[in-house]
Amino acid sequence: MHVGHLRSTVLGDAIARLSERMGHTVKRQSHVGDWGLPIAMVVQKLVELEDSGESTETITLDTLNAHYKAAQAECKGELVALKTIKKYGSHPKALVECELRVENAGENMERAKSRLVALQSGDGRSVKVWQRIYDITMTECLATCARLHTKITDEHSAGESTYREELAPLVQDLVDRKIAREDDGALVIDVEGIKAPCLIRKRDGGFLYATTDLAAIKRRVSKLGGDRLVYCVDARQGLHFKQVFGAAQKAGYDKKPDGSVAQLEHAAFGMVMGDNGKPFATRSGESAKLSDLLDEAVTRADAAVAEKNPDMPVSERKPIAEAVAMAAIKYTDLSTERIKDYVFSFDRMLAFEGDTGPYLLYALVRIQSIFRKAEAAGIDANAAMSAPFILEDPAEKSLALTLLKYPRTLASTTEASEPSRLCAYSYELASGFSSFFDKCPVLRNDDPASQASRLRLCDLTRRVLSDALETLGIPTVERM
RNA sequence: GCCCCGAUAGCUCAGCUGGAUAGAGCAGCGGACUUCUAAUCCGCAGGUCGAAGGUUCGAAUCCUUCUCGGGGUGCCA
Repeated sequence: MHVGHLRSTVLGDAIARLSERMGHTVKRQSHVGDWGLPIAMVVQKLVELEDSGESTETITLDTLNAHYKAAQAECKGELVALKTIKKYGSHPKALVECELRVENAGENMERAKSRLVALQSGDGRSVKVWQRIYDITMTECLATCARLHTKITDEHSAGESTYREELAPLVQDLVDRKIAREDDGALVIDVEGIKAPCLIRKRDGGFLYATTDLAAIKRRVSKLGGDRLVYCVDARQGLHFKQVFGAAQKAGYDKKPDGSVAQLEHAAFGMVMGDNGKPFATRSGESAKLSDLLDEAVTRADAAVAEKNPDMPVSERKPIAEAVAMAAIKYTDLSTERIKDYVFSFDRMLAFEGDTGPYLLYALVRIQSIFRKAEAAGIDANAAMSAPFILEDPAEKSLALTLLKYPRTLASTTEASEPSRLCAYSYELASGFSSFFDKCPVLRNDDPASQASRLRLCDLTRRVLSDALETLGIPTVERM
């Protein structure tokens, strides 16, 4: 996984958690890209290596990555360079050399495409190599998802490959019912209101991602009983989803057995950009590994925890650093409006002060601390849980009003699939508590009625804030 | 060409179905720790809400046009 996968993972998990929190039955369907041309390129590469006598049995994630990059380079070659040269001109010798490479790349690409067709038609050797690639990458992927404190597991993944047996019958169905038509050798579906038709089968017989997405809608509605299908995918695929949703509606794949119609929604999100204004990449132009970002975050968080708590044993510090780091990264990603692009910055991602994930954690930690101190002082906090509220100080009034807004916020956040709203609410709540904490002594309070009221307010804040964080998928800590 | 999206304080961003003096964080300046965790709090300063029209009692929010930026645009995903 690279940095580009952060948003779909974090946002998608949060959107699913929101619906779960609202009491809906949620069927997560991680649409893993495990069945397209890119993976066919790697399969082809490994098959060629085997043919030349190299063993691919001992392949690791790193070597696989290298093969992937090599395959990409070989297939796409200097296509871009050639275009540039043609446009701006260059020495004839350079042009010839470049053309030669592109020619090779063209041949490599053709082989990869044939390999995709072989894979899609169930060729034994292709599938065997593919399976090895799949196992290695999915293991890494799920480990990263777990580290990111998401609920994404193996059983939630329904990758493109799981539709492999459903594509041919689906296309046949669309042809039989005359929903699809042939055009220039390919098979397309016209969608009302969109000029570009939806392409579902290539001239060479290969299927495309729209084909898979149609199969997915059909399965999700008829088999899984979905009545609201939310697609948390990059905004650049907006047209694609318009086409696929339109085609699905035309084919009636959005109709449930009981006749009701499923809602199809694209919860689009913006890109993570580099400071050059292009999609984020490392200096060498490669996509940055997500695990490297997480490691960097933990290193920084660990230093911060150590600085604030010099006496804390390492065994306690490490898990706190891990949680603080994930909270920082996830909050950054969740708190900006989905549709907007943002510029990637370590400093921004890993800021631990102000409107950040750690700030929310800190508020929670301070509340926990009050209850620990209360217990140590022999104050019965449980007795305060039914105490009447006495809201006199502006800070406690304001906090109480914020608490009351929680149900509405949760509902509107879920409805809009917009986790940033719940983030803004969480910040408002944490901020309200911080002011309250500063102005309204809880334990150092001579008035028992006021103390009981404030303890109850603390408890309520703790419950709402941890519920909000849990719903966003942000981990919490007892101390930090 | 056509389609989609964005533009709010020096920087990063909130502002949900139109509602009172447009709010935070960062950066800057000034305060607050012998006190429930200062990863905090309080104050100051900072904005013709990209531009122009329009609808409305009322517009950052809705409509139109334009400017700038980004993205997409049948045989990749």
